Amino acid sequence: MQQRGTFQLMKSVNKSIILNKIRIAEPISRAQIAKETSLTPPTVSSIVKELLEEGLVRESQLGESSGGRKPTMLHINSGAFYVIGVDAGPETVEGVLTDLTGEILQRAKQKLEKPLNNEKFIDILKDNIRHNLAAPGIDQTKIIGIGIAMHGVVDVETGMSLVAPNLNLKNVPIKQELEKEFNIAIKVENDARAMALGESWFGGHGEADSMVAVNIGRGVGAGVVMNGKLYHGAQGIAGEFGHMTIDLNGSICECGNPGCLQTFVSGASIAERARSRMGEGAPSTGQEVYELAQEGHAASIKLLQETGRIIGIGLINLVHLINPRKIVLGGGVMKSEAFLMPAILETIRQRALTPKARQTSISVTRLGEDATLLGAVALLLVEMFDPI
Amino acid sequence: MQQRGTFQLMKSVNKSIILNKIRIAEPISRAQIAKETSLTPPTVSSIVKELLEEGLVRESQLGESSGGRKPTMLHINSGAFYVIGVDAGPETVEGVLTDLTGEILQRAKQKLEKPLNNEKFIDILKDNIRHNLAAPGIDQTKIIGIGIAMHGVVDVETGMSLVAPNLNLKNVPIKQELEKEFNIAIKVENDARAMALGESWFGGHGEADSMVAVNIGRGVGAGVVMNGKLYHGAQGIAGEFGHMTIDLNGSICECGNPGCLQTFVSGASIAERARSRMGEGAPSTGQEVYELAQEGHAASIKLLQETGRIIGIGLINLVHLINPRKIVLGGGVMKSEAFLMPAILETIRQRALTPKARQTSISVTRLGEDATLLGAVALLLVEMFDPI
DNA sequence: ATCCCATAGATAATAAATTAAATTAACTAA
DNA sequence: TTAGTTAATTTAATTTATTATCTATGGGAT
Repeated sequence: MQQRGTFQLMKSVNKSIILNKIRIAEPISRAQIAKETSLTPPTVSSIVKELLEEGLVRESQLGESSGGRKPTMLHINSGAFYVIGVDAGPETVEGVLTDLTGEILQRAKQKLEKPLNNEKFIDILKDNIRHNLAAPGIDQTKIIGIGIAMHGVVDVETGMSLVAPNLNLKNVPIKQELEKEFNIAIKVENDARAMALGESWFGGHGEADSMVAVNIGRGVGAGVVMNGKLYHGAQGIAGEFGHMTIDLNGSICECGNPGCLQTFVSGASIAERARSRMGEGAPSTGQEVYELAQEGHAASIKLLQETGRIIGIGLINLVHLINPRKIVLGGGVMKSEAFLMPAILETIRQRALTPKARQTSISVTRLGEDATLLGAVALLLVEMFDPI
Repeated sequence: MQQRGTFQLMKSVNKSIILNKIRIAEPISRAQIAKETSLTPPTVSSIVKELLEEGLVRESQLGESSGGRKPTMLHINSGAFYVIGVDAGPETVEGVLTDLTGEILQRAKQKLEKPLNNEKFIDILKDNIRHNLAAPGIDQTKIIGIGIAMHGVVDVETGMSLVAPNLNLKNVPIKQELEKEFNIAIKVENDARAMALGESWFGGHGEADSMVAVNIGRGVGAGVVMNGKLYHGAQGIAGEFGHMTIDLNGSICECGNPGCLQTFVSGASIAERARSRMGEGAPSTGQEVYELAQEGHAASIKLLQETGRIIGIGLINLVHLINPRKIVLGGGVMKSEAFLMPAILETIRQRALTPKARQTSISVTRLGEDATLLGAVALLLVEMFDPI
């Protein structure tokens, strides 16, 4: 049954409003919070008092007065708690320890030597996490949980990795194993979705009500964030952007269907098209295509521009269906941003059905590789900051 | 700023939970409501008391006892208020007067004689509405508002029809004009979206958390319903399903882009493909293709099956992106349900990325033409039943 | 029939949390 | 030094759900 109206609801709604206000607008005074949220000053004071007691928020020296008492500024108490985030990609496992503001305090990275099996993989995860758990100068009891951004298909409820194609693994009970080992909160999510959450929380997008982050690299994935939370859909598969059919007669994708967006714009697909067009001496990876383009190689530049056009077509489908306020692009392929973006933006401009559709903000992530790691961290922060 | 935690919030959340419970599960007793919503009996009693006083709910004779006092059953008091819904389509204006349960009490229908202009169109709307306002035996003061399902692009905020291609009208200030004339609440919405809402409220889908309704007829439109409310997206254009690119090299759509879904599956597109394939004596409308197929005409059957396959491809894109619990199909083209559905379902089965994706329920509307009209009605009911 | 128990619903007292109004605190300007 | 302004807290009033208790009513066992 749905969330009913109780005093706890009322309070936790307000608490979360205030906490998020502080997170997004710090430093900020109580009075300012009251103004901007239209909560009354006593409500703000009493909730802030609790937040101070819980250690989630701290006060700092007074701010500037504009003809009256100086305001006491409030901040997220970044050192009150810590979170571990792990990005388990197709080739490496990378982990970070961060504070509550997403500041990275320590990193750990390992290669995934193949062939793997479930036990080996879990062991590598554990090693990685142990390193960050034992960070010098950090009180272990202050670490509130571990978020895992896992490549492949994930069941969020059970925290199980169902299929991880590039690792050649199936049904890895990540959450179960890690909970047993570390006895701490564990969240597991698909990596593209985690990236979306990371972007939404730490990408400097303010309080955007809806955002889609698209990762274009080895594959193409997307995550949909609404009101600061991941949207999963009824069966938890929303955002499978890479396998959107955009060409009825396109070539067959690894998923078995013809004409998926991914068959045009993933790194491997770009390389493949280069091969089929340029023949002998063609670049053999997306990276090489990019390097050639940078050197002014006309065919490579054209290839990337075409790729941008097709990404644009995929995005306009997204705009017309989901109509998010922002779309953020990331992943290896987006390193060719300089060649892709003009074509992407032009395609969207051309194809938008209405002038309003053109208002969707399209940008490239400024977080780079860390978006996914920070997203893994945000999996825990969401619970802390938005406990409804 | 976002909805904050207040006493009104707490109460209206509970009121709406109870009212909707009664709407969906009537007849139902107070005790049963308490059980199913996990609200306490006194809370239920006190809110039900208010609803009885407001006339929104009525009691009926006692239900069956199972070893104790007989329960008093509660119902929506259908005759307490009335709503007018209008479907302003490309060729006709049809209006209904309904009670709170969507029971249609009276209808009015007019042809739209072309050429039209804004004044003529508004006059026809007014005439239509006047007829239903003056329904015999209905207390006019009990009519709470008028919902308009308008063909074309609508600005929901201002209640303005921005573009109505098949009527050749632009910038018709529907809400403004009707409010001036009738001095009553007016809601204006795009017709495909209204249909989605109607389907969600009156299609017998229970409390589906998310639903997409797709109208395939002259054009192809869709509406997305989440938690009983229409999802508009950031710029109010979410659900533009018909103009999803599914074929990079497809023919040019009326919107100017190549390969829109609509260019394959709208009524006119089906007829056009018939013409290009069957040559002399080909059916000239989608309707004729259907009639031929019914008579066993092989080429027509094949054409419809192919159309079904392409609809299926469009839908699987929808499933992978939005992942709604249900998809409901309607519109003129779906009259060929018998030939389309097997191909649609088979395509979805084939192309679904995961077994879960196959769990999306796909069905054809049972409301027929009335889905849009009832959706127009529901535009008002949403406010009454879900006032948050 | 009568007693006991179970279920439905109502009432009264209590608790949680917000809001409004008043108060205290602390600063700027002139 | 005083007036005016902004910040924050305190107190009382208000709203609404909850807990506990009670009344109403019916079925089944004896």
